[in-house]
Amino acid sequence: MCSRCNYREILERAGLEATPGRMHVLEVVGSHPAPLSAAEIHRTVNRSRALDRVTVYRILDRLVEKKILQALSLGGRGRLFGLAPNEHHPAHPHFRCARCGGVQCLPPGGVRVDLAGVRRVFAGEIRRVEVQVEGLCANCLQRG
Amino acid sequence: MCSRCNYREILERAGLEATPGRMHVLEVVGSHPAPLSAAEIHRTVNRSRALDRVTVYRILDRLVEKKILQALSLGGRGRLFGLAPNEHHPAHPHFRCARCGGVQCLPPGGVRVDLAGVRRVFAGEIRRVEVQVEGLCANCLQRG
DNA sequence: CCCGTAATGCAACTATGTTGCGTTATGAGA
DNA sequence: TCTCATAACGCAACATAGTTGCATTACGGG
Ligand SMILES: [Mn+2]
Ligand SMILES: [Mn+2]
Ligand SMILES: [Zn+2]
Ligand SMILES: [Zn+2]
Repeated sequence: MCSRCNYREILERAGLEATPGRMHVLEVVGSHPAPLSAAEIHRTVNRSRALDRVTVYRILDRLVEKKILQALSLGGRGRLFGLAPNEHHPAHPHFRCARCGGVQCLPPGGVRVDLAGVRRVFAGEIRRVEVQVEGLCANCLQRG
Repeated sequence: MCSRCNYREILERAGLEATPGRMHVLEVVGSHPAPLSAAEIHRTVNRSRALDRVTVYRILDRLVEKKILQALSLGGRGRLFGLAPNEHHPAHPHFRCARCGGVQCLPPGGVRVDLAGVRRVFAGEIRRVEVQVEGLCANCLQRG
């Protein structure tokens, strides 16, 4: 669990009851160094407490809706969930290994994106920019 | 169909037979202004010619493997397929509307990404960087 | 024309996510 | 403390996206 995050407070400030299920999901996601799939979250939570698969999905949807979590589509079959950027956790790009599929968080501030050229010609409203990096992780690089 | 692309030649240079199915899939993807889902590609191809869903998936996998197409994970439920960047088609970011889910290709060169900060600390090999922009499209912006 | 190989079709299956609906837990107010 | 409306939850069924196994067909080099 992230020591700087009070999950109960986060939930209540978002107007959500701090139910055991939500607390548990949030702790699992917040304590993991990389974003997790719904299946991984479900498995992990259920090692200490029974919580239905559908309930996990509904909790995740709710937390994403309240911008407590963010969902990432990184090329695997489904979405991955991680803490959304906030005062303690700056936005950062994500890396996916083309060989083993492993996902890593890259350091924040390591990437600078200049969207000026897009804003000049794009008529819509830009809200969020995600940078995804693909390649070979250190492990797979060694093994050829 | 992109007038600058000779799809038969592209396939043969990649060591792939230029079968009718592959030609057709490639023409459908290449002639569309935005990336398409496998289902949309299947539907479109089948308006003029019977081609099994599984075959479409296998063709897409093969074309992505040969870097003729690229697959994008833009937050919808599945992947979208478009022409991979090549001499005629520079890489460009993609936009997804948070309200209607519509996807648009943004102009190339409109975005500059500086990865120096990542390269300094990341031990793996970086092969590709994808920039995804989310927001409201011009249409949805008008309608509130 | 013959044959090995690659491509295709089809059915079944897996993984991921969603919906409907009945049950249970919670908390605000009487 | 009791009541009740609401929100959370569980479970079965369903939906969508993608994969696998295996038989059949098409193709191209001898
Ligand atoms: Mn992250
Ligand atoms: Mn594009
Ligand atoms: Zn790897
Ligand atoms: Zn829109």
